[in-house]
Amino acid sequence: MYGDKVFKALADPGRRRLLDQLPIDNGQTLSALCEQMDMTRQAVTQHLQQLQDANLIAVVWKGREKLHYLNPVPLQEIYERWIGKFERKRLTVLHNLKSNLEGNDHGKT
Amino acid sequence: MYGDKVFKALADPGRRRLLDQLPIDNGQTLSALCEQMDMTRQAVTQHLQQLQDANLIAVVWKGREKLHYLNPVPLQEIYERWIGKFERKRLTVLHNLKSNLEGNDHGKT
DNA sequence: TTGACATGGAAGCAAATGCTTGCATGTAAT
DNA sequence: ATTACATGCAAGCATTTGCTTCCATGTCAA
Repeated sequence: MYGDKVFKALADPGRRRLLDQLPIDNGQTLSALCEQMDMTRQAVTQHLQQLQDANLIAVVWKGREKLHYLNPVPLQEIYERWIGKFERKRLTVLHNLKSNLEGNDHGKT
Repeated sequence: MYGDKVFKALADPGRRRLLDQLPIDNGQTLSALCEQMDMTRQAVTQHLQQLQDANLIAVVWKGREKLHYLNPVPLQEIYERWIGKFERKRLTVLHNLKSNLEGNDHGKT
C-alpha cells in the first residue's frame, strides 16, 4: 500500500531526524520542528509532506498552527513484511552458510 | 554504522526485488539475478554494489562467477534502532490512551 | 590456443531529489 | 483595523540517482 513511499521517506537523514524528534502523543508545530533542523521552513515542510504521504505522520490543524503526530503503523508493517521475513530465515542461513564455507573452496584470492 | 546506506539501499524497488529473490543459503550468480530484472546487467551490478556497500549482501567469487548471499544483520539492526523503538513507544501510547478513556488525565487534550 | 562466457570500468544522460527564494493566505494579538 | 505570526504554493537550481552504451579483463571449454 504505502510500501514504496515509506522506504523512500526513511531514506533521508533529515526525515529520520524529524521522526526521531516527533513525540507520539503530543503534536509539535511546524515552527518547533524547524528550530532543530538547520534548513528553511519550506524544506522542512516538504520533508513533512513526504512523511505524511507515507502515512508516517498525521497532521492536525489547530488555529493557525499545524500539529504533527507520529504514526508507527507503517514501521510495524515494514517489520512484518521485510525484517521478520528475513529474520525467520536468518538462523537457517547462517547455519547453511557456515557448512558451505567449511566444505567448499570459496573465496577470492 | 551502515545506517544511512541501508535505508538508501532499501529505498529502491529494484533493490528490494533483488533482496526478495536472493536465496539466503545458496548464492545466485549475477547472470541469474539479471534474468529476472528487466534492465541491463550493468544496472543490476550497480544495484548489487549498493546492497553490498550497505552490508545487506555478501559476495563470494567462484571461478568466473560471482555468487550473492543475503545478510540479514543490518535489517535486524534497523529493527532494533528504529522500529523497536517506535513500537515500544506505541504500546505506551496505546496504554495511555486507554487510561485516558478510562478516566485518567495524562494525555493530550 | 582459440572462442565463448561471466564479469568489471567508466562516461554520458534524463529524471528525480533536496533545497532555496519570493510571494500569497489565513489567523491571532494589540 | 493594523500588524505580526504561522503557514502554503510554486518556480528555479545544483546535485544525486538510475540506467544505458561501449570497451576491457579474466576464466572456462573444445
